[in-house]
Amino acid sequence: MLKYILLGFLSYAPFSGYDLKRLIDSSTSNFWNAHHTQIYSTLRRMEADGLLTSEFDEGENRLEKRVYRITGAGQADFESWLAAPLTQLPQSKDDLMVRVFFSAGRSPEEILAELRVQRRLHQQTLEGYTQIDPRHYARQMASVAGRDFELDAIFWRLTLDHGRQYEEMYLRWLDQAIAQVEALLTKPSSD
Amino acid sequence: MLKYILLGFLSYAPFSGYDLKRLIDSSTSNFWNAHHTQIYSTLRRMEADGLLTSEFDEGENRLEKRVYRITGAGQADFESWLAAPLTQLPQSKDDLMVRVFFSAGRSPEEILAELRVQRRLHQQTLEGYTQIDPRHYARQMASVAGRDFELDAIFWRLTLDHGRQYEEMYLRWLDQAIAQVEALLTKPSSD
DNA sequence: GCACACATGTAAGGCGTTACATGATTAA
DNA sequence: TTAATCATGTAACGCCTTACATGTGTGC
Repeated sequence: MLKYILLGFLSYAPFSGYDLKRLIDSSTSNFWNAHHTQIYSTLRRMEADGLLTSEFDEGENRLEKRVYRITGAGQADFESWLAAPLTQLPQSKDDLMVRVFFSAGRSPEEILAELRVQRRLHQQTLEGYTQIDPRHYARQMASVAGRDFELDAIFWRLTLDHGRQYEEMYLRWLDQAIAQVEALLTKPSSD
Repeated sequence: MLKYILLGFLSYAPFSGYDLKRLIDSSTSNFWNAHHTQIYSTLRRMEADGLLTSEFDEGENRLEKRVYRITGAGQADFESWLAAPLTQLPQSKDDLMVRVFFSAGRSPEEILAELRVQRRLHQQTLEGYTQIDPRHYARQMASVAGRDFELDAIFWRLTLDHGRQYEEMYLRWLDQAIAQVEALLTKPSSD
């Protein structure tokens, strides 16, 4: 999947691994993230597979900068991936739910502490989302890629909305969960 | 993480790999799933690490059935994992969001078809959840494990609630996304 | 006789994280 | 001179999926 994210950004314009890491951090990290080590090694493999070419940026090079460019084969690969719709639900994983599922043996205080930490983290994530404007990214990308990104911004906004709604849902659930575990404090069922 | 799910169930009672696969399918698959191949190989590794012991069920054996039992070391490992609270957000991945993010070059019809398939799948998942009763599982587990699972059922219910609310959120988002992509049909912006 | 559920595995390979490693530029 | 940011990598290891593989028991 990371492969297609990289192809997607490189279909806009050539970028270095470092650029791509920052693009991912600031726009797709919401629903897909990757460490720089994975990005660099994936780019190398994609180049070996003929999907990309790379060259060191000679223009204004104070630092070594390997810039990747998508090939015809890469463009074709990306488009055929986009053309094949998902027909299954992507299955999600959630560490916290595993821990809650097996929490009957824990003390309510301990569980509450963990839930409240998660609540704060989700609150912070949600607040971070309110400061993101996809049209801002669209203007930036337009200046780099030399074309209009108005339509793209509509889809970027949709994924951002999804992230926001996910965090809002999660916060509501955490509040319910906290309330129920607090209720265990007052009536310890097996005491 | 699979390791701790297996330890969690085996802390209730001894089970075979096949049993554990069914338990996971019917109760944690919502937030964590695994193929039988991964379950079998993980169990073997855990046995090698001294967390489990196994023996073939000799009692009523028509079929070969390797039953795993948690050891003291396994119990200790599980408890120390539970005692170390999460301090980060588990990062989620969503294939559909990646596809939506890069959908500006696709035809609205194609995108709509994909979103509608996903809508149906999420609707089915949500309907499936309404037929699950954690207390039913609690009674089943009580008869196998020989203790009460009333408190456990409260936490199982919480994870089920989370799954339900996630699906409801996703359906709302899909409806919004479908509406916005439908709007692109009437006013094709770059035509 | 056939299909389906029960039951357990091996092997290959890609995905993803963590630790380790290096070195330049910029601003306080 | 010290810290932060820029910039790129290797190696080890575990996680996870997919394909391949085998055999029994039960019900129609």
